Amino acid sequence: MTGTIPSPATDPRPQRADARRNRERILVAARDSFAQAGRDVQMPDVARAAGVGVGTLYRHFPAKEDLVRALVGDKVQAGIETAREALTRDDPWEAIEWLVHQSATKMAGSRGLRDAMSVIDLGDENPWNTEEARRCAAAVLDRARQTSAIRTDLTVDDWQALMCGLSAAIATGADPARQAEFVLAAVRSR
Amino acid sequence: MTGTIPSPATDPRPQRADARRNRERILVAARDSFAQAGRDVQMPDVARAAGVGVGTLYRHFPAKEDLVRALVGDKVQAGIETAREALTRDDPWEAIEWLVHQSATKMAGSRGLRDAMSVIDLGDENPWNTEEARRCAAAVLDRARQTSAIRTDLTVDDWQALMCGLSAAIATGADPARQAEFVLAAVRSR
Amino acid sequence: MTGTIPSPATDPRPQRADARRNRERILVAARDSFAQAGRDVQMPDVARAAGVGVGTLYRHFPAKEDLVRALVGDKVQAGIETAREALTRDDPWEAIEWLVHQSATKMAGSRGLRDAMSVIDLGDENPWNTEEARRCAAAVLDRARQTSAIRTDLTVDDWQALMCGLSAAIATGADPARQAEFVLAAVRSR
Amino acid sequence: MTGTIPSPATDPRPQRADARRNRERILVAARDSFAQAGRDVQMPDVARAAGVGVGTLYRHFPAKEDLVRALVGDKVQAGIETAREALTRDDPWEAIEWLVHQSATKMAGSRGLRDAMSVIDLGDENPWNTEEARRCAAAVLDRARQTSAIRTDLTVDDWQALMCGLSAAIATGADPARQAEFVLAAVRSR
DNA sequence: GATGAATGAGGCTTCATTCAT
DNA sequence: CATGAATGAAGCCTCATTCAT
Repeated sequence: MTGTIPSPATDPRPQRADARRNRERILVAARDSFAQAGRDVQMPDVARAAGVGVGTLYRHFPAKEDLVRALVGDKVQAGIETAREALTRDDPWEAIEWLVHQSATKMAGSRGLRDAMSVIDLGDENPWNTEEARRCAAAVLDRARQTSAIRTDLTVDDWQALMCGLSAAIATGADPARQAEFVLAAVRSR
Repeated sequence: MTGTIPSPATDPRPQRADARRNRERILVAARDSFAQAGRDVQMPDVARAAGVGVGTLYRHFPAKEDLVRALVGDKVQAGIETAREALTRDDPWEAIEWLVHQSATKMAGSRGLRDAMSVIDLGDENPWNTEEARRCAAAVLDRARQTSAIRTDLTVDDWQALMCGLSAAIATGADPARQAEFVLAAVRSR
Repeated sequence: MTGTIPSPATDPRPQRADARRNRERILVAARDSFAQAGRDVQMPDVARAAGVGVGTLYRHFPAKEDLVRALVGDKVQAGIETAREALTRDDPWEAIEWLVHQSATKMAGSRGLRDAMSVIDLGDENPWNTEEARRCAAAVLDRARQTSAIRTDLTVDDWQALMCGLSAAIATGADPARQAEFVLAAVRSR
Repeated sequence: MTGTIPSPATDPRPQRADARRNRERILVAARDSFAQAGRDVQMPDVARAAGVGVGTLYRHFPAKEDLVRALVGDKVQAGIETAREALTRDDPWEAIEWLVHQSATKMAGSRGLRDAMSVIDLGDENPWNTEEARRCAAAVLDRARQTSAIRTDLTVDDWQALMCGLSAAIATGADPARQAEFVLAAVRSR
């Protein structure tokens, strides 16, 4: 338990400090670029925004798709962590409420990422379908189901579709909080 | 020959019969192409699918954006007609139910159109925001609101965001009927 | 027998006159470019030299490799025709002499093509190994072998290797005629 | 420490032992890399194959061309030594025979070097045209010419072109010994 | 009007070389 | 000195659109 090192299996050894920093700058810049310009950002632009040369960008992400995947991966990771935090709430329904509102808030303002996600033809490898992501969502839902706070027939698949819909709705400019309410109304036991 | 065409200014279809047919074939082909390949269909491919030359395609739609707009316009028109048909139902809530299910059904299987819509940067000119489209939606909602079948604070904007979310949810592969149910649960008076 | 149409099987129908002319101009330009600059000619340069846009170049030859292949193909074809012409000579040895000298002459001045040939990794698909090319070479050799004008153990493979060597020797700047003499000396019956 | 190095100006190898070893490893790796991948090996690949960083590679050979030149230089040197060894034979013709066969054998299996040589645009500075290389070749030829073992008009230039052709012929996959025979037949007095 | 060949700006990516660690 | 991360000019190719046939 030396800490919460992200992916100890992926990183064979902490690379040089500047390389690490560059990777981070690229991800940040990419996130912003996608948010602003949608799916059609150009790699040179991302590089420029990150303040690195294209070569560096390509050293870290050999293809545009890899960059998008990393971005999405981060997002999924964030989602997982949000779900985990929701689990710390005592009241199962409050956990759901908090999770949906929290998610909605995060979705607002990143119009680009949903676009980005369709760059890599998900479906064959939907990043949200990670075992881990599903497990976390299931945990949150299970608790709420046991107290009959939510519809007893609500599946993880339903949940993921709803989240996806929420994201789309917010992307149109709708108020996140209000859309979150709709989702909550949809899942609550009638 | 100019004489036989009936009032060219009044009549909205002054085109020759084959031109008209070509336009139709292009639209059908474009719909299919977008549905299959998403936003990245290429104009030459659409032309090939329609069985016409690119030149012809460009004669009817001077730019890719125009083609997309036409496609979306058709979709909107269909939506309007669906809403009008919903109004013929006696029961206001049944009208809503029918409308949502009908819409969900139509949304399934056209993965590409939502993609296509982001080609033209909507937001500055969201095609669903037509006066007519909003009017029809409002009519359906108003009736239901008056009988307290739906939340009294539900606006047309809410409705449009929900429809957009529904579309996205279905695009992920979720069951249209089930997703429709969620939407209905979200709007119903609690 | 409506004429000597090159490859009636490949061309489904005589394309537009200008397209045909462009294809020809591209091949000529490419030949020159390769001859001058060796293997590293750039596609844009070839296009410029041909007086067409890159797009046109790529319409005719979808990849650089295809262009090279076409060039080599032409060369092989020319070789075949030279061999056929050699066969019209009465004296078998004279045919050999003429063929070698003729080949040497043609090899001089196209330094680039041999380079070009290594662009496409021949070996897996050596263009000179066409059935037709081998058959023609065999015909010339057979006749000479029967009159004992050449070594009786000389194979088509030997011949091709010798031609390849001849080409390389000439590429260094050596006198074609003189190098041709060496080849003739090598194959002549001792 | 600067003091212990023995006369840095006089001694042609003032490098540290490990630097020397690195240089050797690079050359070996480069030879292999070129042999395998032809002219398009990449410097990073050579470095990796040599087990050193690119930086080290560039310290020893400031440019790719320099590396190639060194490779060719080695080859030339080997050629010179082979020629010298040939001179130790008593019989002039046997010397020629041995030299050609020996050369052919060495040529086989290094497909890449000839490719490599075209990286540096030889012609302006053909490495085989070293005074020393020519002198050695001349010595071998002269002896044979005096005993009329070879054509009396055979020049060093002829010889070099023939060697180059031999190399190319062998590069096609032809049997070295057989191709050597052809060369010998070509130069022998008729 | 229909056709599809031509166009070329612009995208993604590579790789020889430099330079901070 | 070794290392390998960073650099960016330059290459190949795509595709929306134009225009000669």
